[in-house]
Amino acid sequence: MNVARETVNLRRLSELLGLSQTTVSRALNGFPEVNEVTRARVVAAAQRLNYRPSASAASLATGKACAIGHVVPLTEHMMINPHFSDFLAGAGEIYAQFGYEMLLRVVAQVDEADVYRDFASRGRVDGVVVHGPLTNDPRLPLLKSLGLPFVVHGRCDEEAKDYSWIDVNNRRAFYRATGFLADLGHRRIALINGLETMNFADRRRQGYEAVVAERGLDADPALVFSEDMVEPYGYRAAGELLSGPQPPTAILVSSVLPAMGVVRAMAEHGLRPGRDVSVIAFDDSLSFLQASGEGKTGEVPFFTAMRSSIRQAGRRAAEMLLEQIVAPNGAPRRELWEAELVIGQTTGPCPADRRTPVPADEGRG
Amino acid sequence: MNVARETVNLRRLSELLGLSQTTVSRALNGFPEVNEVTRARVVAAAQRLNYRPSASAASLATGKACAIGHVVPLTEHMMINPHFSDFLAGAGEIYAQFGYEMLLRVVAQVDEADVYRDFASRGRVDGVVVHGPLTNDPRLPLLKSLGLPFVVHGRCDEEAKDYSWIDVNNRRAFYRATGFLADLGHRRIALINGLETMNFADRRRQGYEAVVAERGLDADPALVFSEDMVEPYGYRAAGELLSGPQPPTAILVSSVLPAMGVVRAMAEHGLRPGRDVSVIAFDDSLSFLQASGEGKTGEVPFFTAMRSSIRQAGRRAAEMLLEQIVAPNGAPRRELWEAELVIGQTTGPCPADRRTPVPADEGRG
DNA sequence: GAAATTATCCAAAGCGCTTTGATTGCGGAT
DNA sequence: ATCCGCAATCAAAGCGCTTTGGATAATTTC
Repeated sequence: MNVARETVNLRRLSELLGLSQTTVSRALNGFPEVNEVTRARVVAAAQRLNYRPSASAASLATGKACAIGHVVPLTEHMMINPHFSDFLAGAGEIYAQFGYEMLLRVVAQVDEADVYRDFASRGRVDGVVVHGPLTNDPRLPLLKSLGLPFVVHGRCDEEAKDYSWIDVNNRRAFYRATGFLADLGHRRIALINGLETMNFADRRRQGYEAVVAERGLDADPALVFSEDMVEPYGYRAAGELLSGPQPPTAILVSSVLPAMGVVRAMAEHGLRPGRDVSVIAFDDSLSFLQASGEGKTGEVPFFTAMRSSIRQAGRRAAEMLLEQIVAPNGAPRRELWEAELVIGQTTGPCPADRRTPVPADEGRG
Repeated sequence: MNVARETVNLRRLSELLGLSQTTVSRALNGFPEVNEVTRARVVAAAQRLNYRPSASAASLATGKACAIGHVVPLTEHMMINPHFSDFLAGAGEIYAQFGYEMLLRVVAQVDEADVYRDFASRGRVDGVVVHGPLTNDPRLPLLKSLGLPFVVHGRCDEEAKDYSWIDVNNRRAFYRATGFLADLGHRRIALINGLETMNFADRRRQGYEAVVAERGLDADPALVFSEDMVEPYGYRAAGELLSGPQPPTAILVSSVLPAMGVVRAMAEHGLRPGRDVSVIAFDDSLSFLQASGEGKTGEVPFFTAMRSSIRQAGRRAAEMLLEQIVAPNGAPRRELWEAELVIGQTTGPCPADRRTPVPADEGRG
């Protein structure tokens, strides 16, 4: 019935044991110079009294925060999005495993730099993960000048040599997917892309455009959209495309989320995915949506998709960051993952009656 | 060019100013007994040198962590789900506003109790938010015995008097929605519910069942499902329902996520929502999905829905928790919100050819 | 048997802040 | 002049931990 008992601290514990604080601390932290018999006594007592070292005291003494910061930029009508949260789930698993804390800051995008300054000068975190990198992102020089270790989820530039990052080969994924559609006879392919201020969206477009150019597909600016990857966006963009004068026969979508909007719009137009219009989505293996292949083996996934688990990326990013914090002098760690191309039910040959004629001068090589 | 300059601490700052640490500290923390001229000098210097008090030192000295903990239970095939993350986004806004940190722990559900013990004994947080309350949830007595302030998102029991919570009137929402469908002539209504170990799902079912009983609707256990609220679940459940011998004419769905799966299954069966089968979803106003009414005024939402913003709930829960931390002796704070019933495009009168006959003895009250 | 290790343990300093309990001037009341 | 009160400042004591630099006793080494 010892309700709200004082939390026992190191001093009390050592008094109870008749040992010095030094010895107790060392016993618990696994130092070799303490007798195993003593250590066992200490550990048992700590367990029994539910002693755990105060986080702030420990971090004041060691200078380590044992925490990683993540900034959730709060744009006007968007907040924490599901891609983001799946990434966090993965990263969080790793942190928990290694005794690190995960700090989340939800702030207006403008204030992000200030958060990093706060993190650094108050010693709140030992490192951060940078989300949604822009081309030539100002955050990188800032973090470097603050001396705060970081890993970028994505890349900020073509070189990408002097910092750690983990990324999917977005250009190749969209290159392959577009090529696959072209192989199926599609010549008028739309791209419902993410926000192109984000570097990854830029790369995806490059992959798409490379195939359009190489194969002489319809290069119509009206076929390309760029916005935040949410369901209503896909719905609206697909609506425009399908109501337009020359609807595409295939659509590439930057995430499963807008892809669901696309399918919804198609249903309203009486079109069936895979037969009337083909759809390929980039699938981050979001845990709460269709098409994340884990488990359900045997089932043909709904979406044909470029697939790469964003949660797995979160895990890996966390690992890379922790490695870097433990051994700060190593070279930057870089990892480029290839997305799988998984065939589902939303792609098929271009319907014969909707083939656009191949321009004469582009028919070959 | 002062790269990686030592972070300036209170002692250095006070030396530079020719003042004692006491005065500098008080100046920065707004104590009245310091000369305004001095305070201005101090503030200016702090600003210029980018001084901010070390978080761990401050929290060691004050005994306050200035942090709130959230535990993300990691069940077998589910992780951080979008409902959860939208709630976090809301809570995080408030924390940031009041200078609190948000700690996220991603752990196996079994270990949740241990996390709370860790939080408490290491003084990591000043309070926690309890997510996904079960009926008679063991976390509440634990948190009480640990003396850790908390707010529950939802309720754990019928009384719900001796702890703080914020909840939606789930029973009434589902009571109203079911009644609305009955008014439209539907007599065979399915319920695709959340996991009924969760207290909220239980309440939703009660609301549904009350109408079924009162109005003498088909009370077929095959019409009720209970699982984690993800898209594929809705797809699968609706598939079963629609392929069965007596498909329902209306479906209640516990979240927009499975509701999208329901719509997908309907499309495959060649059924149009609102005409062939009515669908009402509980809409948490998830920021990345259709049907969150903010902004897009004038548009008729897709789903007919019971709507209550989970992000707003996150904001409010955070506020309640902070109030409670500041003034620990007040009575528990409780708040029950009513969901709106919003008419969209997915409901309509029961098709004439599919009306089930009203049993003779239940035709009237 | 003296000196040098080795195995254990400890006292005390320090991490950077907040806060308690003085201390110093100084103008106004006595 | 003397005392009081007020405004402004400060020295020093923690907060609870880690870690440095010894101690002390037991064990080897020569």
